Amino acid sequence: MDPLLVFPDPAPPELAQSLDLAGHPWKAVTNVSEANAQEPEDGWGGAIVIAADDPEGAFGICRALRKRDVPVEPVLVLVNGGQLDDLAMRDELFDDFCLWPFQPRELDARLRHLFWRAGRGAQPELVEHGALILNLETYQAAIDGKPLDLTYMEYELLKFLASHPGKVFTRETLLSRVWGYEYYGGARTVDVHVRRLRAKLGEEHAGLIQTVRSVGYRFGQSRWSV
Amino acid sequence: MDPLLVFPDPAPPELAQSLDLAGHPWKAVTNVSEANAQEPEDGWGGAIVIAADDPEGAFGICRALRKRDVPVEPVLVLVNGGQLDDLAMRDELFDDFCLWPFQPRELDARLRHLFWRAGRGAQPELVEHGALILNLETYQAAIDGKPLDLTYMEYELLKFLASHPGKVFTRETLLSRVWGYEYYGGARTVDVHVRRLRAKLGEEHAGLIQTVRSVGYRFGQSRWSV
DNA sequence: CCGAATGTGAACGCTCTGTGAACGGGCCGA
DNA sequence: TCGGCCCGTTCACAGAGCGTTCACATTCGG
Repeated sequence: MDPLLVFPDPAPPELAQSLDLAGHPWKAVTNVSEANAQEPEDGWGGAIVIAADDPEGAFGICRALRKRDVPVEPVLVLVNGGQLDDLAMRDELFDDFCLWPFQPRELDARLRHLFWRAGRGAQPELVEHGALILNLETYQAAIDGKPLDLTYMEYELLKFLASHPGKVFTRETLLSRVWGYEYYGGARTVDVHVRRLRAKLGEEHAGLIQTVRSVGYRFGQSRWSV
Repeated sequence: MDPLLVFPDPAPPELAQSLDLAGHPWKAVTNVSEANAQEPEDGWGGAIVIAADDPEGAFGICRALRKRDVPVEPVLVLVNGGQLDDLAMRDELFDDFCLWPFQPRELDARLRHLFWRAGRGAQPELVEHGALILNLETYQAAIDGKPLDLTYMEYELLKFLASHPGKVFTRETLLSRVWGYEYYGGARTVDVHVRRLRAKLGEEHAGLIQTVRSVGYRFGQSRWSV
């Protein structure tokens, strides 16, 4: 986890303690140039800026963090009650704010929610398994970064299998879960689709779909074998 | 401004007063079905959900609001201190939270920031995607700098698709989101509009709208990153 | 070594989509 | 008020994609 940028330096003890308790690495700075100088290799993991004592310096920092080529996100500002109205003109400078003095648990909850937003909030729904990636929003699949041109049923079958790695499904189960409950076709249909999937996955990854003789098919490695 | 959805009904007097003072229209509901029944024509402008007294009902409402075809945003939940930790497993259900009891100015500031955030995403008067530019203010479209002469529905459809590049939409979804909720026409209507759009986009860019067989249509290439 | 289960290739036929055309309602100018 | 035009919608048809099936080859287990 990348360390958080904290302003000002030294950080108030209650903030330092709160961050340490929650397990957030952090580093305090006194100004913009120091923030740039102290920046970790992977960049800041976010910023906590206390505006209560030095609003000018605080929002100056925020502005600088936002203007960078790779903006620092998320930015959380700590303000006192009298500054709440001042936030109106500075919406673009922060992602969330918290009243100062703060309750450690509230700060914690806000940080967690911010990280969630930054991470999984905007991410498309994906089914991943090793080199295979299925994008459920765009109905596209790729393996080793190379896009797979799958038909509808192939995609649906692969999606189902990849969503339950290691589990064995009988042909009947697959027919009912992928094709639909009241499906009245032959079970060999599954075989053909598996064959085409294996072909499209390429020789290298054809083994991703394993045959379990007399039972059905399984995606990915078994938990017992190598 | 679209009215805010408030849960529960009746709304606590301090919340009602706070919203009225800030000039937010609002309407309180007791459950999900009432929220749907009472929904304004243009949809809810957001939601304020008090989880302090009835967490189950509150987060149930949140979940329902998020699962809709057109999610209600933003969602702000009011929690008491003891519920802060419960938020961890419900990140996807809300956009921001505020401690209950609340300071009117803090609630105000949070609402304003939420609206600012929401407006920022939907407000840019330009929708751009590669060579395609849609000017939402003047209802004009251009590709490669050359103006496109689009009819109303063509424009609306293209706007919607281009606003969600890469995502696949079924014909039914497009009908409900572009044409309107209670549209009762045939799904093939979408096909014809797509055909005309492709024709007007020109042979060079006709591929911008892709057919996903057995599913629907997709605009542009998928985004694998971010 | 035999039978069952699975892989393989090919062909059939249905479903989905593209396409051209016509219908009809609404709007605007005459 | 009437007539024509624009445009959204619907329909019919044709082509292609693709799911399904079948026959045959191959493999696996007993």
